[in-house]
Amino acid sequence: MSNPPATHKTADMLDPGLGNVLFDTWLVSRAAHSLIDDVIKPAGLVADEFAIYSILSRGEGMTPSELSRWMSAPATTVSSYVKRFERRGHVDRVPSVEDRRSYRLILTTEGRAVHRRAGELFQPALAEVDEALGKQGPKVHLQLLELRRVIDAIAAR
Amino acid sequence: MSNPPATHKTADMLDPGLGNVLFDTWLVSRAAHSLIDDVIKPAGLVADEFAIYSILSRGEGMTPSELSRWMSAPATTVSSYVKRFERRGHVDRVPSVEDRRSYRLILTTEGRAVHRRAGELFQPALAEVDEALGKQGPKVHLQLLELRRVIDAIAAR
DNA sequence: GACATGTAGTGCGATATCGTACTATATACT
DNA sequence: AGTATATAGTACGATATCGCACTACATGTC
Repeated sequence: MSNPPATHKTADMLDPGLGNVLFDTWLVSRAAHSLIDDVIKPAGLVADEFAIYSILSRGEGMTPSELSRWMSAPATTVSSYVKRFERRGHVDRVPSVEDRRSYRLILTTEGRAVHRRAGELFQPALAEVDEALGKQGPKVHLQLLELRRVIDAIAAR
Repeated sequence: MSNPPATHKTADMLDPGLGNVLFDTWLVSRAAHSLIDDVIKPAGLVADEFAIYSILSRGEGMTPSELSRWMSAPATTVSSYVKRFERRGHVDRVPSVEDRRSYRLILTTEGRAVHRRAGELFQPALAEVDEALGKQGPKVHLQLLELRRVIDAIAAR
């Protein structure tokens, strides 16, 4: 997704959210998504992909199921991500020993390189956000984590 | 504009869920999106649509451009939303007098009914979230608004 | 006015998302 | 053990998303 042309002529910036935490989250996320997309585009990734490459880049990677739960996406969506990333030569499947139906996703060297490049493009934008948030930053972050915990708990019924 | 010194710990710093406000937002939003989808499904709307119906239901509606900026979506995406909503008989286009290229989107009576129904399904989930957040709730909400302001300001350059 | 440039919205085509239905393996129960 | 049920992942098809290229109107400059 890319940014619509940024016009300042209206009071866009002052538009109220929908007045509730859930939808304001959604609104903020769309803006973030759009910003990230614009910034990392030269690396050839979109925001979602960048996020996925990011978790895959640490530790032992993840199984599709874990990924699915982590990002609250349907299994089929993850499945198509895997195919795409594999086609790009950015991830490998490592057969799981414990569960023969499954496998772990790990970034290839090239996948890591692409992720690093996207990260470099992303960094300045993130820094700007952090700077603008100032000392509120860490607090905002903690509240996001808390919010996610809350939502997940409710979704788990 | 301010380019912070290039770091090589990029991958470590960018992990969603590990200190990055932008991606944590994205993560929270996916969870929220998924929860809302599940809850309002019987009304025949998905979360994005519910959000759009929600702003349209207040005031004078919006033009496609305004909607595009509000939700940080490309004009073409909004265009296809409009077609969809119109096909459902949920919105009308009211030709704009000031700008003959444009029009305002207004919910029809049926659109409002569907929105109301979705809202009723949505309410309990929201209440649960609010309750779980407790007195932090309003603060979280304010932080989200602030975060959005910050991101929009950065994207607007 | 004439012209340049900017903005609102759309058609179309490529690709992404995700529900339904399915296979294969794992786990639980008797 | 044998059988039921749950879970991991996928194929496929319907629909959604969004980039590109375009038209129509608006606004600014001379």
